[in-house]
Amino acid sequence: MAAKHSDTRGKRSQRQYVPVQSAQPPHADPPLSLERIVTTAVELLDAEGVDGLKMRRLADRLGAGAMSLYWHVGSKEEVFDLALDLVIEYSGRPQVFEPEDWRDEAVHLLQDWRASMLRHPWSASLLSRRALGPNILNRLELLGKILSRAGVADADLNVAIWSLWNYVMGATITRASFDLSEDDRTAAQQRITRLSEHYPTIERSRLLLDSDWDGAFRKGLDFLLDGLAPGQKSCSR
Amino acid sequence: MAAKHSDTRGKRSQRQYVPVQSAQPPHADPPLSLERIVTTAVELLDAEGVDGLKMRRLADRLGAGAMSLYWHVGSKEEVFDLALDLVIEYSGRPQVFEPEDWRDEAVHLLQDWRASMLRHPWSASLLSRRALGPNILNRLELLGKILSRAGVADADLNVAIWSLWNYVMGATITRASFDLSEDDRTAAQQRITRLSEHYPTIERSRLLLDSDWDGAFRKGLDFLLDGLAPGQKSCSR
DNA sequence: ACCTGAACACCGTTCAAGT
DNA sequence: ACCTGAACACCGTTCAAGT
Repeated sequence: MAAKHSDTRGKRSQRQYVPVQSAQPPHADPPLSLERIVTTAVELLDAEGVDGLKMRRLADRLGAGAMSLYWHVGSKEEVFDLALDLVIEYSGRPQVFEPEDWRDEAVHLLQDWRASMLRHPWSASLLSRRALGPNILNRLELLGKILSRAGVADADLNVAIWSLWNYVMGATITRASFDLSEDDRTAAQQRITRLSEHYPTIERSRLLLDSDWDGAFRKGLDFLLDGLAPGQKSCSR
Repeated sequence: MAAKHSDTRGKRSQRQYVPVQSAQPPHADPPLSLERIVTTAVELLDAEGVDGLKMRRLADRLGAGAMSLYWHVGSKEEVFDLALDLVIEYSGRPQVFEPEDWRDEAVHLLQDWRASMLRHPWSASLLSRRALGPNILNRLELLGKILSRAGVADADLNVAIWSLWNYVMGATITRASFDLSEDDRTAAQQRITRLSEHYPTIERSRLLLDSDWDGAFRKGLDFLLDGLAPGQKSCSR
């Protein structure tokens, strides 16, 4: 296979990569570490999808013996959890906001959340494994802060946070799964057309073809924010 | 293992079940059929979760040889797809609505959608396999009809349908994954408390403990509907 | 402390037959 | 047409060692 083999951390080392096919270069690989394992797992997942991540393959990429991973990791599940959390890291935004900027901030956080996951489409399908890694918690904390500052009462905070989380996760999963296959989508829409007596409405609306995912995401998000946060720009219509 | 072995279809047959351990009762099981396979798959999934569905086990439950399934089914993936669609079947509601009932109808359809999936928690984690079975399409069609009747312009229909779908799916997945484990939730919240300097907001709001999932779902749904559909009850605040 | 290969248990699926 | 067992390829993980 030997797919990307991208070099993990900048550098793009000039040295070596003389095509010595025979054995692995005996000195090259840095020592195994949790960080290297997770980074490489993300690469492998990006390249081959959820089903492509196998412990042996991962070890191969790391230039390590097949079973070496288990000293660092415990189980494959754990690799999944760590990879998911890694992908969700958030650097925040430059902290130059006025108090009324809360809405922009919220939108930015949530759009970035979705975008980060869409860059790694496998991440959406791992969500159901509930794993609250530090990066996910960090995003939730930030979201809570923003909403709180926006005037959402403590009693309403959980509802607001979960509503937004739910919406973002749903949008991400849907987008990730329906976008994998342009062809499949066309095929599905054709199937619907063939059965248009049963599904006249979604046939007419070309539901599977004419979906502006990003636009739809943004619009629904605005409606939620209108409802969840008091005053300001509510009832925009 | 021999877990439940519930008897598939009502009846709870009085006859037989003399403990003949030796061989399978030679006459008992009805012939294999796609319907029986899928129904039994759902039972097995309910009992053992996604990872519990193995082809051999499924065949066992059906009193069939391990490989007999493959004449009817093609692959395990297909079993998943069919099981997911089965669970989403919708009988609609008694058709006694006035034109202005659209909102109740929409809420009912969507709440029932979520409830149906929560009755089979594994279904949420299968969603990312994009499979538009007839029952899912049927729900989408109905939703489209309701919204259309409510006055949503054709041009806005896809946005409305997808926003609602996204929200419902996200809520379902979240609920399904976070509800599996009361204990885990408490443990997670404790972990957060331990790190309360990092996560003061979600610690204060007891995000993982005090979530009224059903209430939050309903509230967010209302906000979306307020925004998506013109007039009527908009700006309820 | 860190890594390893051999071996085990298990699982989806192919295949060549059976009726 | 429908079902079957043997067999294959593969994969996560245990274990007893190696350094």
